[in-house]
Amino acid sequence: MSVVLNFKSHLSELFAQALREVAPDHAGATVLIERPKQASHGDYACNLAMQLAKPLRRPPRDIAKALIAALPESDVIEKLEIAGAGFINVFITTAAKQHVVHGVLQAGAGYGHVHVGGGRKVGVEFVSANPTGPLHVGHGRGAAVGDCLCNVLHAAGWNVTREFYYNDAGVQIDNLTHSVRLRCLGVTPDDPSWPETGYRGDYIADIAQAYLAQESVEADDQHVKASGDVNDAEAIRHFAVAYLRREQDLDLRAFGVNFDVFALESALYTDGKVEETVSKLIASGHTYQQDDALWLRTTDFGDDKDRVMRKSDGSYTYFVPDVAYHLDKWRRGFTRVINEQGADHHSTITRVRAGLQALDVGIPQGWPDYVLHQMVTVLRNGQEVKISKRAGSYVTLRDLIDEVGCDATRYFLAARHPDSQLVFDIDLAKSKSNDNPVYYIQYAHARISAVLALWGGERQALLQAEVGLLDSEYETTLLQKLIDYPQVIENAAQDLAPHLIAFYLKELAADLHSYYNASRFLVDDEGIKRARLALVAAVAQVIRNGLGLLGVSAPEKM
RNA sequence: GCGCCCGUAGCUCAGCUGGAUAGAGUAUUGGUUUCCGAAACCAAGGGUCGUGGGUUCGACUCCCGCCGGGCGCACCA
Repeated sequence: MSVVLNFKSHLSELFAQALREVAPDHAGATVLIERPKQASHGDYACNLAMQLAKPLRRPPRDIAKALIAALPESDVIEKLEIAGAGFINVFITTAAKQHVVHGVLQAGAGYGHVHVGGGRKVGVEFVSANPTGPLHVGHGRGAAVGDCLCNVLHAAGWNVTREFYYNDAGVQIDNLTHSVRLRCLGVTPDDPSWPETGYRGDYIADIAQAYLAQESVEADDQHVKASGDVNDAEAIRHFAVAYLRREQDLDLRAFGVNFDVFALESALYTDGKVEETVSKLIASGHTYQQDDALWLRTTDFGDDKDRVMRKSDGSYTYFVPDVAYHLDKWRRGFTRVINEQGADHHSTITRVRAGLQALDVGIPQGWPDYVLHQMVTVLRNGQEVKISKRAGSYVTLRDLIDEVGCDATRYFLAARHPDSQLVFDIDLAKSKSNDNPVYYIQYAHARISAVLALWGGERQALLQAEVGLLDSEYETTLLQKLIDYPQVIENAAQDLAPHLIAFYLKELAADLHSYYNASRFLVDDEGIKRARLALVAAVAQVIRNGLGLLGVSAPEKM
């Protein structure tokens, strides 16, 4: 007999079979197997009987009885109970659960991986900060959520490409160029002549200084040497963009985030992709000329007003290259694309999707997917740190990494549902104490590592452990938690909700700590010792795997 | 005014395609170390799930109204 570890899908099949027998006319009903909150309700529960009560016009408990009678035999089932209004509670044998220990130890880093993605391609675009300044906390959240999402999707069987798109053309870059040039000329933001749209941060002065010193910069495979010519706006633009991209890239690397593709807006122009998109849109018949501008009738596709494509000065609005960029993604074979952005860019969604629909090239409605994260407020000493972009003062990602460390920063930024606003408490993230969940999880891993080190045996030996000896309440709780892990990955991938990983790990760590405090592992009985060590080694493995998804380290000592 | 997101314990937040007595951390209070790491554990208190309706066997979850907070509503991105 093959070892069953995915009890949920196993039970789902069994109940589907019973359903076909009991109610053949309703064989299409969804068989929902869930984990009850309360242990007394069993390990899994099925609500099928209650769902069928109405269509079958029979009392749910009657149907439950019939379903149980028709349920195929399975040696993982300890017992079945009818409870409440008609729930069928399933208790799994401890013996069946114990297999998970070897399952984890054998699969190692691969434990928890599922194949729902089926190897399909998915392009995930995230951060995509414009090269007009350093990355701030908001970008940090995008980086943490996006990267973790990529890890989760990969673990769920998707073929993931990480992509970063940046605007190196357009009005904001002109403002950047102009700001740097003014700084080169010795004008400061305090000067009355400093333009309203100018960038005021000190980093502008750094760029100006580097430019005048004719420094060289490497960024995104580009090598840019500053000419130092204050009157060469094109040279300044090139240099400033490369300089800031390099800074951002250093921050991202320090944050453990790496991209497969960097896409430049300017390339969409030089490749002719923007022009091609415009021609296609005009040919589609969804455009019109008005007030010296070219408009796209996005209202044909659900937008609340039409949008300008080509401004009266002849240049394009940002959304045209955006559409061109997404057309390019589509052509590169990404039948699935997920864009992770700040919620402040929410308004682009309808526009981009409308543009893609107008192209009429077979892109499905609602493509691409979006994950929007809400704003981040930073707390220091219990006080909100005000962010003023105009004054050029804000909490940079670099500040956070330097001050609270990469692990805690990533954890805090990824551990919340993207939809909810996030309060980043610097003091809490920094605290190396019991109120910091990052260390709580890492500590569980370090504790296990310490025990295994003290034992000093070969890890291989644990593969032969008699897991049948693991039957205390603490142990079965941990076994079930380990069994749950692949389902957590599946849910996180399904809902595009990486924070679920963080919550799962906190629970797993809590169960481990309880077990640890209540038990001894290095006992005289060799069999019991090995069994327990095998269990905690498996827990450590899953903590490592989960923290890996979050991009957080799993230290052996701390 | 319109659109999107949020409102759950004092604070920070979970709550899986509607499921059984709503959870965790923190804070507060009281316990636990001759023993593998106490950055830990155990226990107690703390809630009309913003609010009013609706849908049904069943609603924190779905629908509508209202209240409150955030974000967006450019020929900026």
